Amino acid sequence: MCVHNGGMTAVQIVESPAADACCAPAGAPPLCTEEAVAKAQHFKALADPNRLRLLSIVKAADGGEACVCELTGPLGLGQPTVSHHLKILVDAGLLHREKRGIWAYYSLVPGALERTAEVLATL
Amino acid sequence: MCVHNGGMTAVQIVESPAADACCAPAGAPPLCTEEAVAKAQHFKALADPNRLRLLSIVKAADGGEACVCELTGPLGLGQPTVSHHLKILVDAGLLHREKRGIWAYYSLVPGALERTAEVLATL
DNA sequence: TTGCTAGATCGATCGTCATCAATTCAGGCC
DNA sequence: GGCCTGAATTGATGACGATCGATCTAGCAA
Repeated sequence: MCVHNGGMTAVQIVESPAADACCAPAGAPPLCTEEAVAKAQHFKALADPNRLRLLSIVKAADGGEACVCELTGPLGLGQPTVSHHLKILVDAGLLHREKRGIWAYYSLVPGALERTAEVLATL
Repeated sequence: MCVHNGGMTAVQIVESPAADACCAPAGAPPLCTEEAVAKAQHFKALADPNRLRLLSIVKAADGGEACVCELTGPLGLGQPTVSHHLKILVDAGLLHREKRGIWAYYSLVPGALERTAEVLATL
């Protein structure tokens, strides 16, 4: 057995019991399961090279926005695939989608990247 | 065809030609493929709930370090799985591994999370 | 030496994800 | 109305990743 465990055996088992309300009963600093899943979902959106490039291109685009037709080229991916990635970024709250006429314009959600960065600090 | 493209057709095709040296010939601000892959790899390490909890637990642990036996319990995972996740975090430069006697102690690499956070700002 | 324990590695399995071709939807134009 | 174009959705496929049981390695103690 472990030598340490300075009196925190209470935190030991926080798992299968089907999503126990939520965490932090009092002296439990570490992330609970639900929090961790939510935050991981956020990072999953950033865990793909093509999605990072999408964010980068949109950020650098003229007017801070770009339509899908401007994005398929640089990425070398098919239109459905790019649309798929854009949806993931929108669902993650990182991109904003605005349809004007035939075109769909994507732009960075202000402060979204900064907020994600803060998650790392408050782990 | 697209109406926009304010004179940046040069950036259009940067894809299949088998990893062209590297990016940014001059006026190409967006992430190149290689950069994107490297940065995505970083976020991949954070894109798992259990790894986030590992970081959280290690950070909150007494002395800022924890051995594997302290980590399998809270996560409800087998020892090989925890070891696997820890290796990924070490390879990503987020955790430091120190073997003392029988035990392996893991601690946060100072400034690693902050550096990852900065990547978001410099997309 | 033998035995024991903490941890890493290996192999297999199962689920998730990235990608594409085909289709569908929606907004302009004739 | 019918047609064209930009974009989203669907279905299938191949690759990657999380997990586990079994095995292997490294320290420590009889």
